[in-house]
Amino acid sequence: MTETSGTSVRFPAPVTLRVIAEEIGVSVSTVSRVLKAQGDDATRWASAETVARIRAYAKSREYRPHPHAASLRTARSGLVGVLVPRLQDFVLATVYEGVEEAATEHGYSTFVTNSLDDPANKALRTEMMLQRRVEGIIFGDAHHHDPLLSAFAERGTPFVLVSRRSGDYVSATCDDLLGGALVGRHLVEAGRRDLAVLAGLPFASTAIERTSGAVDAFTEAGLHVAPERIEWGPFDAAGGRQAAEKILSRRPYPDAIFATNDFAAIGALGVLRDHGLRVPDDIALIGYNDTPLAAEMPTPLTTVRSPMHEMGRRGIELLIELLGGGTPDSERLTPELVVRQSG
Amino acid sequence: MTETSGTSVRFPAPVTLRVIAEEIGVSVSTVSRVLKAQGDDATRWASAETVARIRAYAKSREYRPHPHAASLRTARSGLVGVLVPRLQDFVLATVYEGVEEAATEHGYSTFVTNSLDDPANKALRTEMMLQRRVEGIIFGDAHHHDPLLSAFAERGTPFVLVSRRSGDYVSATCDDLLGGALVGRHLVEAGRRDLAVLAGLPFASTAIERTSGAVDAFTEAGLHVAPERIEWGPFDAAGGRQAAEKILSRRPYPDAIFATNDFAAIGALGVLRDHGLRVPDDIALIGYNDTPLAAEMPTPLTTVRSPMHEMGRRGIELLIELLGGGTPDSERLTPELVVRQSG
DNA sequence: CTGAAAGCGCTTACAG
DNA sequence: CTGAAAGCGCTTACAG
Repeated sequence: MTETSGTSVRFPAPVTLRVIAEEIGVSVSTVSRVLKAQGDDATRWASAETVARIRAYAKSREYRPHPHAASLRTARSGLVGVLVPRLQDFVLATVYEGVEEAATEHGYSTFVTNSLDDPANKALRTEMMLQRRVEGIIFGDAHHHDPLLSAFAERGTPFVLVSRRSGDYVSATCDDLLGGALVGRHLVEAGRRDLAVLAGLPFASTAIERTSGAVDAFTEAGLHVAPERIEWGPFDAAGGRQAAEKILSRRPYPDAIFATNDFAAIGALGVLRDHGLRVPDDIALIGYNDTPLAAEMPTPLTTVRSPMHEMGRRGIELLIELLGGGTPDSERLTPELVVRQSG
Repeated sequence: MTETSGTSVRFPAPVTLRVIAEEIGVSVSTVSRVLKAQGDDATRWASAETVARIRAYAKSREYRPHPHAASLRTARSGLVGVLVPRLQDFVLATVYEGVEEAATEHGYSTFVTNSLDDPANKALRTEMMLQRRVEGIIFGDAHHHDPLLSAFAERGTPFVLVSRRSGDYVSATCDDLLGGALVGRHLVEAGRRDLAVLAGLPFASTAIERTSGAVDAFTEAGLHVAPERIEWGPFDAAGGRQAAEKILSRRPYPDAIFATNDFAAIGALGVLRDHGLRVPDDIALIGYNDTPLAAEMPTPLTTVRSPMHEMGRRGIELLIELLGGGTPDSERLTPELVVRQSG
């Protein structure tokens, strides 16, 4: 009872052009033309008075064009497909929020789905997006060498990569080489000499470039990073824990650990504690992405802020350029080091 | 070059019924009927040989019905809208994964969007889903008293609530009262006498019921929980930190803190450490949801496992029952206490 | 300027 | 059993 009282929002049933046309006494064509013209432009299609009546009635009945009817007629669905490794991953969820936000602003709707980084599943999900008649696709799950992507490119449907780059395909990513370098330089300046890296997924450009950036910074400082100091694995807390355990199974211990992902860093934190190692006194620990949790950890995490949301937005904008026949350049957004307590 | 070699996946352009009909030499009607019949049923519409030829050709050209054309004709879009407070929230992202998974299995596609728990935005997003002609909606963002929901109910579009309950609307949720009780009883048995609760959002049934469940368990044990021991706030690390700071600004300290969300618990962890308080020796800390991070914390978190993914799946199944004219009962899934080190 | 008509790709009641 | 036809709600070239 209190539930229904005081309600001002209503959700009326949809009206069609024909209903409006009959009500006003003009043809469906005229209503269609008037309603999609903006401002005074509409008077090209009807008298000012008729325009006003059509608009008023459409508004009162909350007319909205049926997207499927328009889609069928114009061969433009207004749909974009988005594939991410997994929406549970905060990073990808944030990228997707940017995608969805910008898509909506541009009049597009998006379908998202998890590919789980599995080739068979990726092919299946891509196929499914195509069945739904998306005009283009945003891939957040590209692999470094990705046969699926080249097969898809042959099909001609426009697509943009976000988060992870691959080959020369159009992408909106973070400059992860720079991000890694920021970490590497910061550690060197802080006097660290022996770096270990919890590198992440070996087929992801993010993992590869963040790792290279940091390792190169050490190399430039005359410090060698041995191959066994690099552990590849999943971008999550469990993956970080496992990689850290491997690193700490060997002596001597490194004096710095770079996890290419905040969650991996959090997983490593527990391992360090279990080994009686203090952060940053014994070992510095640095993450990546500046996830909200980074600042809230018992030992606040030094990390690299990456423009996740913006990457999603730019991804859609690039795709829309592509859909309009343009040939946009890839975008590499700038990361920023956020120094806190852990390293 | 290596990118394109060895590719076995192809993404061919869509074919229409008319193309198939012309190729085989039968009418579009026949092709339509044959293709949507399963097994031998198809021979009701054409000779076994024709059926075989149609199917073979459709398969070779990877025929897929155009969903918009079918939608227009049948007035069934096969679309479901999903509103969540925020996809960045691991819990809702997981619920959504369940929704999407089950929807796909049942031949439905889903649109998700963030409502941010803001009434104006909720109305706007709901409206947008309706414009997209969804057949039903899954709300993951219901408020305890929700005028929007009652307004929406009047419109007649079927909907199901997930994660948060409201009134008597059909929902798939976790039995949060039980979940809270499990926490309360466990703490009482462990000898804790003075409970504080980081309660979460005051308009969310999840927050309300988890809190009640725990407080009632204390009350039943003859232990009083004073109103100032309950702090409401956001379900994230920053919210948990703030609420914990308020709790610890008063003396005496409680000997147990229940955060109705793992992320809030993680935020509280830092505050406890800053106050020089040991977990669980000085204060027990318990979270909720059994997020992957809970097990990976430096002090592994005791928490309540809630069937997030399953809630999403059941939500879609209930919605599909509703769409079929059924009158399903709400579902309350069972939570489970996971005892680790923090409490 | 404005309406009638065609057609996007389907499905399905209606005739033969 | 099978085809022709109508029609879902739009948009847009084509006539008047």
